[in-house]
Amino acid sequence: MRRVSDRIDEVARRRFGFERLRPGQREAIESVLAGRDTVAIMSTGSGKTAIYQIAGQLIDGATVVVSPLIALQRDQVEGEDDAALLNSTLSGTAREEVFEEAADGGLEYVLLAPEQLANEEVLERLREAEPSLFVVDEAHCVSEWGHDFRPDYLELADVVERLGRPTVLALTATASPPVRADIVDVLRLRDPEMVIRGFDRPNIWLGVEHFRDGEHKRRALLDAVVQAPPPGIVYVATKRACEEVASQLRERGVRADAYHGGLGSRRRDEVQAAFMHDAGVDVVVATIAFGMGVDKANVRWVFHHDVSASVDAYYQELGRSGRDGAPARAVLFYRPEDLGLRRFFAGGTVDRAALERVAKVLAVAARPIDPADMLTELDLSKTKLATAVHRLEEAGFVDVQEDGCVRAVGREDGLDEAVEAAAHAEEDRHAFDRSRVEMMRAYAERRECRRAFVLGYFGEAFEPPCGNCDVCDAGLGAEEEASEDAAGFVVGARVAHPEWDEGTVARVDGDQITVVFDSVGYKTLDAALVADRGLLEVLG
DNA sequence: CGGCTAGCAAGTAGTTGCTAGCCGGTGCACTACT
Repeated sequence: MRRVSDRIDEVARRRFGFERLRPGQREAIESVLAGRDTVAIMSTGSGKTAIYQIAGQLIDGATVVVSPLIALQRDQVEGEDDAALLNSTLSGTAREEVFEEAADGGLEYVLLAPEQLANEEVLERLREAEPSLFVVDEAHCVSEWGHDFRPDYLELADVVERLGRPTVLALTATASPPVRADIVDVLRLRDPEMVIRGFDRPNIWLGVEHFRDGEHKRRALLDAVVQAPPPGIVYVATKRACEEVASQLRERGVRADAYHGGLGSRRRDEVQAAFMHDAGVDVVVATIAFGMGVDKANVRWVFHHDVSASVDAYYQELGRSGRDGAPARAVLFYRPEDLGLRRFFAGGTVDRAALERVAKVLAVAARPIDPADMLTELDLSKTKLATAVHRLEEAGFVDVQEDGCVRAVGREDGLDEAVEAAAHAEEDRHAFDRSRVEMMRAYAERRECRRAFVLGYFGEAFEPPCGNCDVCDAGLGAEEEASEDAAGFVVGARVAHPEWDEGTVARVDGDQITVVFDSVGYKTLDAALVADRGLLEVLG
């Protein structure tokens, strides 16, 4: 029997044409081949897809790949004859073909969105193919979208069980420590191997411009775009601003186009293709709808007209520049008021009253109910209902059966308590999201090396100055020389606070300590106060 | 949370200012119609 490592090399070369594997790839593949759940966090362009492609070839049984966008899936199966998609655009016969081929072993990879796995038939038929590897691509979506926007992500752990518990591989380019923990938690990974490659993108210059007035900011951004070498991306918070900025840029002679979720899919594809191939669109003005699967080497800059919802999102967005390694610029056009919209979005969708209505309907019915049958009665969107059900399930009040029907299992006199617990969990979630917005504020407002801040946020040590950000340019990057006595707190240490309970130290910089609390999220504390009042207890 | 808009008052001409109310981002699947 040849060494595993040789077999990996051979498949990589023969089947996929890779002369050599990049750092992290081999580690992740070997971990998967050893049957271990694996989380690989590696920047885009470092070959995450190759990890499951190669591992899939080397273990018997099909590989199920969950990815968030149908458009992304199309790109990935193009030209592969042992890979197929499964989605709502397929006809009945086409679906049948996929199932049969998968069961015969004629299909190695089946790509689908998490919503497909809520379908009983899909699950049953996939189980017949005895999948050996379950891949969650863009795994940060589990955490970013699962909790409200696309609740089917939260059901993936159950799906894995029902598929016979194949090895799980989660892949993503960005995940700060709390997001990592959430991925492991939601997917219920067992003692996972964490393969984490560096986050630093040293060729991207980082900067923030501050404004008080909205119009002033808009003009400055337009001027900056006109002067910047194309191609580039402008991120905005709303569809309206998206259209406005795109048209203002066109008036100034820039070949710019808008991209947002409100446009038809054909229009979106056109804009993206024209940008990708340098064919008529130099600047894309976009909402967060734009980005996943955009791997264009020569993007020279990413400007943010509005702040992102988190440092995670911001870094992922700006990371779409400079993929070729040549100098690139990421500038945030910042106004404190713009945080308001992000706070609003972090505000949550399912309130206590909705949770209570759902719980009551289920308790009164006292039998399993198909969620679809409750929709009209409850006056909730499908997504909100699914989120409410999930929260109540976590609170132990309802049980979701294998066929998707839901029933109350908690005792009726425990209803109030369950609703209370569910509402509390929901509120914690939003407190966490708001704390992530606050970290975005900290990025914009602190006068310390931007790179040191970002890398620290992702849990990576970095000694400022970086020499490639606005703060370092101003000669201030190295100023925050760690004054050693931050009370001896170490990044990664578990601590307890009288009000916010337990958390993990995320950053220590001289006079400030940032802790990610398990329930309420990021909080920045004054080191002197912490020391004086003994606010943080270090846990064993 | 903050920005925009519609509607209204004020008071003699076209405009200004105030306030209450509404809206804001991501995608899947599914259905009905062309």
